Amino acid sequence: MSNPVQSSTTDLPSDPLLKPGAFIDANDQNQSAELSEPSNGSIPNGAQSETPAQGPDISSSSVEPKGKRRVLVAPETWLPAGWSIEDRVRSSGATAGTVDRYYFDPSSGRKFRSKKEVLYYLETGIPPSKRKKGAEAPGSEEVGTGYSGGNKQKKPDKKLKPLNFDFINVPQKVDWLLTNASEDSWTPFLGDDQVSGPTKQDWAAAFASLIASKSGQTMY
Amino acid sequence: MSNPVQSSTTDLPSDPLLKPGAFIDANDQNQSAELSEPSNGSIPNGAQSETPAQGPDISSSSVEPKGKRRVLVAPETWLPAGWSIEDRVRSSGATAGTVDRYYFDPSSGRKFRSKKEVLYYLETGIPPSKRKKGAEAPGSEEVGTGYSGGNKQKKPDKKLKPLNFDFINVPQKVDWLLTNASEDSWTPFLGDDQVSGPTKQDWAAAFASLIASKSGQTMY
DNA sequence: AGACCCGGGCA
DNA sequence: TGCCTGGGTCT
Repeated sequence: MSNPVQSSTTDLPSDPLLKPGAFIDANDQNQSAELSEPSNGSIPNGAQSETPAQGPDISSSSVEPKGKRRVLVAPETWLPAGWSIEDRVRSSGATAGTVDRYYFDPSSGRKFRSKKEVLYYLETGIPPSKRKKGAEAPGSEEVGTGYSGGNKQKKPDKKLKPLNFDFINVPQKVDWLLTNASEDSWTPFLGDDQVSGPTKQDWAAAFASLIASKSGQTMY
Repeated sequence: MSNPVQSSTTDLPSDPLLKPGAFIDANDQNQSAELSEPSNGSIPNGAQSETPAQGPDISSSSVEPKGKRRVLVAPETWLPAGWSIEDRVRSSGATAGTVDRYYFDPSSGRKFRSKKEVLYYLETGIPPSKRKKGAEAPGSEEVGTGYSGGNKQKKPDKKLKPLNFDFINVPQKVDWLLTNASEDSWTPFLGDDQVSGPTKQDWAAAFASLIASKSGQTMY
C-alpha cells in the first residue's frame, strides 16, 4: 500500500494527455471563453471568474443511469500538462445542481479542490494545509499578503473565547492544592503564587486538556 | 432539512489560519489573461518540469514520512470540562494535510469524531455507534454552545471503565510537572511519589474532572 | 446573483 | 480517508 496513485477507474482514460487549447468546448452557445482570448484580465488574484461555460445544464445527453455526473473539461492554461479538470455536479442537498471544479494531478494522484490549492502546491510543492502552530517560516513569516482581495480565508471572528492561559509558555510545574476538602475545591499554585478568580477556571479547563490528552487516550 | 444542528462554533484561540495567498499570483489569473494563444507551448509556471503526459504509470515516488502528528489545542467552551481535543493531520492520500478534530471523553474513554457526535452523546447519552438511520434528532432545537445537561449523561454507558483513582481519599496536594516540554507531557506527583504508567492516565482524567467541576466555583 | 473556496461531517 | 455538501465571501 504505498501506491496511492491512481486507481481511479472511472475516468482518466489511458491517454489523458490534453494539450492546452487543443480541443474543446463542445458547446456552441455561450461564450466559449475557455480558450479564447485575453481581453481583460489583470485581476489581482484571479481566483474566480473563470469557468464561465458551465451551468446547471450539463448536457446530459449521455445515457448515464444516475451515478455522479462528472464532466471532463478542457484544461486551463495555467494548469501543468497532464493535469485534468473535472466538473462535478452536486446531486443532492440544498445546493444540488451546483458545479464544483476539481483539479487532478495524475502523477501524484492528488486531487485539489480549488485553483488556489493547485497554485499553492505548484509553487511550494507542499499541500495547502500543512502548517502547525509553533512552526513558522524562517526569515519573514508573515508576508504582507499581496493578495488582498482574496476569497474566504478569514471569517470575522465568531464568538471565540480564548482561555486566559498561555498554551505556549506553559509553566514547568503547577501545584494543585485541595483548598477546600469539603467541597473538593482545588486551586492551582505557581510556587507561592495562587491563581484565583476567573483565571482559575480557565486554568482548570486548560490544564484538564493538557494532562488528559498527553497522558494517553485509551481507545476501545 | 431537519438538521439544524449546525451552529458552527469551531475555532481555536490561536488561529492557525494562514493566508495561502502570500505567494504567487503572478501569472495566474483566469484563463482570459494569459491564454494568449495559439503559440502554445508555454506553461505559465514551469514549476513542475516533470508532469509527464503519463499513462498508467505513476512513478511518483512519494516517500513521505508517515509520522502521525497530533496537536493539542485549547478546549472549546461548549465542551464539558475534562474532555480533550486532539487535532490530527492526515498524513497521506489526496487529502493529506487535512486536519481532523477528535474529542475525547476521559471518563468513558470514548472518542468522537465531530462536535455533532459529542453534542448528541451529551444530550442523549447514546454513543454515535448506536445511532440508527431515520432516528430523530435528539434535541433538535438549541444546541449552540450550551448543552442543557451538565456533565452528566442521561444514560450512562453500561460498561464504563472505572478509573484507577480513589475519589474518596483524595490527596491534599498534587504537583503536576511538565516532564516533557516538547510534548506537553505532564506527570503527577504526590510528594516524591511519581504516578506513572496507565495510572497516570486515569489520574489525568480524574483530576481533570475534579478541578474542572469545583474550581469553577470561584469564591474567594 | 454568481462563482469560488474551504471547513467540516458522514460514509 | 474520500467524498460531498453547507455556507461564507468576494466579484
